Amino acid sequence: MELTERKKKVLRCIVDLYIRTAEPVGSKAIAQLPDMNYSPATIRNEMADLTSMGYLEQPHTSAGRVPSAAGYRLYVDELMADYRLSLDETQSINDAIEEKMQRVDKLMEKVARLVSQATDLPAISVASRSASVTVKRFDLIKAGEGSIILVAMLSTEEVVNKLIKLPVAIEETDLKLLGAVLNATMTQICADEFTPNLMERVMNSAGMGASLVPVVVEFVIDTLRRQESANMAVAGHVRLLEQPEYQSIDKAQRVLSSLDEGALSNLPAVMQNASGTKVLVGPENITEELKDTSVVMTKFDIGDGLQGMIGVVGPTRMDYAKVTARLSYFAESLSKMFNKPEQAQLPTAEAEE
Amino acid sequence: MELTERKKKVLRCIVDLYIRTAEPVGSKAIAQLPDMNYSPATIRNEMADLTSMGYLEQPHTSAGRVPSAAGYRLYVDELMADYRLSLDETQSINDAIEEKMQRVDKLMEKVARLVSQATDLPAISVASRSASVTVKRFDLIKAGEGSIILVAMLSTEEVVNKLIKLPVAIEETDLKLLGAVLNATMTQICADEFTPNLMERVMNSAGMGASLVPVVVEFVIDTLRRQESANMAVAGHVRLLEQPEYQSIDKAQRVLSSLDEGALSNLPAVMQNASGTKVLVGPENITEELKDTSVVMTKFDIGDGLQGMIGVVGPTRMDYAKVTARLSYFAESLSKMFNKPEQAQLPTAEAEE
DNA sequence: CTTGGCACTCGAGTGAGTAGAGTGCTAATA
DNA sequence: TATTAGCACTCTACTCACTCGAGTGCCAAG
Repeated sequence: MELTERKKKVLRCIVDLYIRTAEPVGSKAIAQLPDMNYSPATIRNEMADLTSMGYLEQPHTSAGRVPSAAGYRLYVDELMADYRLSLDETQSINDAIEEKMQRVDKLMEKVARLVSQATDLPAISVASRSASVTVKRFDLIKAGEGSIILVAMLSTEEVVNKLIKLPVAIEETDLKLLGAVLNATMTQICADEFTPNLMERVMNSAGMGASLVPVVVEFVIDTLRRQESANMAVAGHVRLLEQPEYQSIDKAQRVLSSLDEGALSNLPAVMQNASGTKVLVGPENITEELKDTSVVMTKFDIGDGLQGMIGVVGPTRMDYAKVTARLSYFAESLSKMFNKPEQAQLPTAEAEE
Repeated sequence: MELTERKKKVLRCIVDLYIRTAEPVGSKAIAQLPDMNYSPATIRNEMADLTSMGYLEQPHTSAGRVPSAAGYRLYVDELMADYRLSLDETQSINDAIEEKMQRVDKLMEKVARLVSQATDLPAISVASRSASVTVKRFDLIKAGEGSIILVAMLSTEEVVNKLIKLPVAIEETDLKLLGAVLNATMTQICADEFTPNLMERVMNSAGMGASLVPVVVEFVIDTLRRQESANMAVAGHVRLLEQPEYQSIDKAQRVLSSLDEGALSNLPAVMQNASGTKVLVGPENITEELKDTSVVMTKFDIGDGLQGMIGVVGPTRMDYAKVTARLSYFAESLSKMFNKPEQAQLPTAEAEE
């Protein structure tokens, strides 16, 4: 059977209406829509066709129709109208970002929270690094009697440090030597390249400072690894409960706990090579527990070799047009904010973390 | 009316049973308990008394009794049996702590998560500083052409840093001067004491480095404030849904969102001067939304002038004995862990945050 | 003081009956 | 040929009356 224009139109109206009402949609309701110039009977025929084609489902004989996963897929890909953000909406998104991003304490947590607020759905926010990180330069500062401070500037322009308690006193000259050796041998090297072999060589040439080398190396590897690992946050779980499909505790609990247990942690991988905004409808989600939910996600640019991703989780019946629009706009605003020159300090401020 | 021993015993049994079953308790059920040598009728009389004394409540005429807030209070303060942790329980708590605390990335988040796991309830974990923080010493490192790194060692032995981009070039000698001035004037000073007055004086004596002073001051104040502010995490919200009292979405949603919005943020204040384990029963909670829940919390010691607090939230009908025991043990284990010498690096590692 | 007995209350669960929304099919219509 | 009106049919959600049983309070006997 062929998918005529009219069939598409009917499908679109059904999905639109179902998104609004969360109730199965009947032929009468569709026929009554302003620009639908057909009788309920005609619509019924179309609906029967759409059902047999797999785009609609019927909870039971005398109920209206509900979109199937395939129906949503088609809707998302072809049918849905562009949602234009109102000035109010863009304004409030921008305000939220401006206001909240002053302190970059828990960046991803905050982004997730904001996205969740903007969409009224649980949200995820991830930052991951696209390239590997290395140390650009080491400094050693003598701090009081028995301790020194190791300062390392990373390839990302971030600066990290560690206070090292000395087991034995160390001379200023030895410290200088150690510093020179570190800078000569252990810069421009990523975490995986710190072999035992290298470490031995460094220790041999470090003189009195040799005993410090293992501590330094451990710290550096740990730091680089941490810098490279994805930083992820989920916020606003509770908003799922606002959706009529989660009025049954069982369902809600199953989904919420799977969110809590990090069911979303494989999303970044999905997004890796994609661009723009991506929608996963129901069964397309990898996790079993999220079979009845959809995910919308998009990338943004943090700058400094950091790649950001934000996404939301909701019932398959969610307002894809609106959510997609808000999410995209959000991503855009975030990208802008992170790359505004006067905000260049932000990623740096992260160095404290 | 007097609260006889037998009345207490009856009350204790009712609370115990209600905690187990979450169903109103009838006189028959109590009379059938092994060491209760009275008939249902007698128990009924006692229950009537306890009800008129305000320790019990009756959902409706023909239902059993349920403890009132006052009843729980009495139970917690006097009646409940000590809960002895089994070897299994202590073991698994210790294992969890050992295993998870290797990397101290998001300390409070992890603690909260663990506590929540150990108690099957939503948990909160807070770290707050008991004394105010000051800078102990400044260092300035020239990093490449146009930037310097400011390193500040705090009174807490933690080290923080910031990369500062220079608007104009600065000579090595000027940098030395600036460093000296900073160390002379801005150490041993807590966040509130950075007056505009002081800043002006510093700028006057800083020579070429004067333009950097505002940046430095802003960073320092921000850092000190951040160090002093409490660091808090809540985990395991979802576990509330496991409790029969939150089978109604409305209730669950109200409580969960208030948790999400930080309803617990005033708990640390409550705990400030208290010691040991504290229980807040129902209406004793300050927040309106938590009227029907109880909170159990206790302190632990992070060392380094840091004060920790862990707590859980649950229905007023919760197993106070068990929760209290596990929480106390948890706090004890955490204190031990944080103050073990070979783990002394942990709080230092936090310096990176 | 304790206990057995008894009438009473009230919620939870059951089952029949009804209203109404929606369908599929057929025959009439443009 | 495509559309529509009409109609019988299906199925759920809701209401209402009814019963069952757990639990109570009170009284009188032990």
